[in-house]
Amino acid sequence: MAKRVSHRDSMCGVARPLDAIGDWWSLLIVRDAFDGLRRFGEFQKSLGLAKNILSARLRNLLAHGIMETVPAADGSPYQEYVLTEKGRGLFRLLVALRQWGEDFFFEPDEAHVLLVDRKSGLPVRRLELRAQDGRVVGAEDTMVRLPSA
Amino acid sequence: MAKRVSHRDSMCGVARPLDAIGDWWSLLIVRDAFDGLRRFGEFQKSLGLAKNILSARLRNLLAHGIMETVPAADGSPYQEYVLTEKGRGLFRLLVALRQWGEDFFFEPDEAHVLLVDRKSGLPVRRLELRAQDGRVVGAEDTMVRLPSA
DNA sequence: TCGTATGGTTTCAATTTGAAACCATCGTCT
DNA sequence: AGACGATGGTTTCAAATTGAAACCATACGA
Repeated sequence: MAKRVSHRDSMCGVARPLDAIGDWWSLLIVRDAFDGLRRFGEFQKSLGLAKNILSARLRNLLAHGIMETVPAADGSPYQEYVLTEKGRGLFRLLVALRQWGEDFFFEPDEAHVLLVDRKSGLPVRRLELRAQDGRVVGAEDTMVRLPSA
Repeated sequence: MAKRVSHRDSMCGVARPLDAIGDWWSLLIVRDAFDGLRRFGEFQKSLGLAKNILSARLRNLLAHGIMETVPAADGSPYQEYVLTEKGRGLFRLLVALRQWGEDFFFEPDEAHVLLVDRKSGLPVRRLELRAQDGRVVGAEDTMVRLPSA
């Protein structure tokens, strides 16, 4: 499962997470988990992927501490898969992915699901990246800086 | 390259983008492009991946309109690969990935590159998702709603 | 006790990946 | 002109991954 590390011996801040969730299915499983799915069968039905693959992906998510198994919930003798704190940390990544999809993968008039604020029922705003002083910044306004400097 | 569609005939707002950039390398190429890399050889050296794979990934990024080739820049007879508007739209997704990585993939004292505001030189804030009324909202505060409702 | 629902593992063919070798074009040096 | 290196790929082929289907195991209810 662990892909080869990049030619540098230490993986950068983007590559390292990709090793954990860098495949098609894992993120979809996490998204379904955010939507409340918990059971092996639920994930399989929702995603329509082969059971062996789902099994492998869940194992990988468990190994990376993104999900964990909990013994039961409704009394059934099975275990359930739930997001850990680390897994819940993927929320904004999923939102970013969804918003990018809305921007570029749907026709303007094409219907698609909306992420809405529970309290108001209104759609959420776009994700915003701000500088310390509160300015919204984009790619042009930022750069990466090496550790020590 | 096009993976099988989920069991539903129409891919959801998260799955559709994943079809375009849902593999390990593509996002790393895009990240390098944000860092100013443009040439085939630069990407290959930076990422250390096989040339045939890089070739296939670039072709895929071009096909999805995430990158495009431009004839030249410094007069050399080669083409260069640059991000399109759609590609630049991935900025916040990369930031989300990076911030998640910082949160969970590095020891607290482990050095890592920082994304800083060019103007001030200070690290940027965390990505924020807000409701219409300006409240910062998390996963618990949101839900997805079907198109028409 | 038989059937069924759930949650997997095993098997095996097909696809994808990736390392290495090869090829093509351009510019330069002699 | 001819040799040569740099750049940007494609081809080849073995190894790893994927995925569909079959199989297995356990719990439960009729």
